[in-house]
Amino acid sequence: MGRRKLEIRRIEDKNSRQVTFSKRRTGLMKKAKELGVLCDVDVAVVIVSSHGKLYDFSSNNSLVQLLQKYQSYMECKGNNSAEVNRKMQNSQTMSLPVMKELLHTVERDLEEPNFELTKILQLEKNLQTALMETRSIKTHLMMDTITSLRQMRLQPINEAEYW
Amino acid sequence: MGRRKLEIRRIEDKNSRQVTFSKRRTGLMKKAKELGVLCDVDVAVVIVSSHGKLYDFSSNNSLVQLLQKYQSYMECKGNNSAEVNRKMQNSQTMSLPVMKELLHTVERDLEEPNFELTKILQLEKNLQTALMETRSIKTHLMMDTITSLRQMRLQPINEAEYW
DNA sequence: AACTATTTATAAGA
DNA sequence: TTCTTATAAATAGTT
Repeated sequence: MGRRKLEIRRIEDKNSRQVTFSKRRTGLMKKAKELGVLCDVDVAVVIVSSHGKLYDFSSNNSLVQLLQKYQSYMECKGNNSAEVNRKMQNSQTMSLPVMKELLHTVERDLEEPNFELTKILQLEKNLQTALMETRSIKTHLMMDTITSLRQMRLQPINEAEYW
Repeated sequence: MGRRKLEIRRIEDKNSRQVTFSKRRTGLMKKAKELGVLCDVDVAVVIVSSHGKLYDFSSNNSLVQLLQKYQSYMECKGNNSAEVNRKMQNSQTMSLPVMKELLHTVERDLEEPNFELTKILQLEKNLQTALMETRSIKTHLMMDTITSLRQMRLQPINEAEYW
């Protein structure tokens, strides 16, 4: 679509990468608009540059509304639990001291009330990890409890009550 | 881009609208992929057809992950309903002190490495709340970012500075 | 920022 | 529907 055919791989030259980004970003947004109008559908495009700059387009509904639809869709699919479970299994090796350190990092983050998105995303990530670790420990404790009780030949346990 | 020039307005004939939708959707996704690879940026496209069917693409999965976090946030809303919802409605200035206090509680929990189930459950609850506070702040920041971007678009922008 | 040679996307036709 | 093809549109490299 130009003087020469372009291989679809990262453009190494910074300047031409920027020029191409500008041109193609404009083109993509135009195409998105046209699709929305021609076919009477909702379209959203979100682009985050390597420097964290956000560009977006959305037809008709606001982007947020569209994301909410996306969200509902993902909820229906319910494919998140498997991933979470896997993470929980993996995090068993990390234990309390590690989590302690992690939460000290969180404390430091909070010392300077900085509301940059990047900081918040890091904070979220740290909290998420700590939470996973906690749940891992919880799971083990519950398993152990259940096992012990069974060994003691007590009444069958309703496992659901533990969760 | 075809045998004849097409006016950019809703295609009334249902059949050709469907055909055009299929073709242009594919084209848009391809363009989005290429932009992501060529310029080393994150791109997401979400399309919701008039019948509610969802199509999406995202490079690196980073945006999908972001949306999945939204999903987790929504799931959590269901669990701890009342109080958490009230907190979420509050502004950023409210959220941070609340979270800080919460995390001090977590700190205290960690001072005595007690693995009793009750303690762990409390720790989990506190982390969960802190995480939701963080996500609330994040949501607000993202909304603000999108809003600002839209306002900035109303005036001409120097592309070079924008990058 | 414009220009233009080419490639690419696609509207209509088969 | 799927393939074909004429033409419009996008854009890579140039100025």
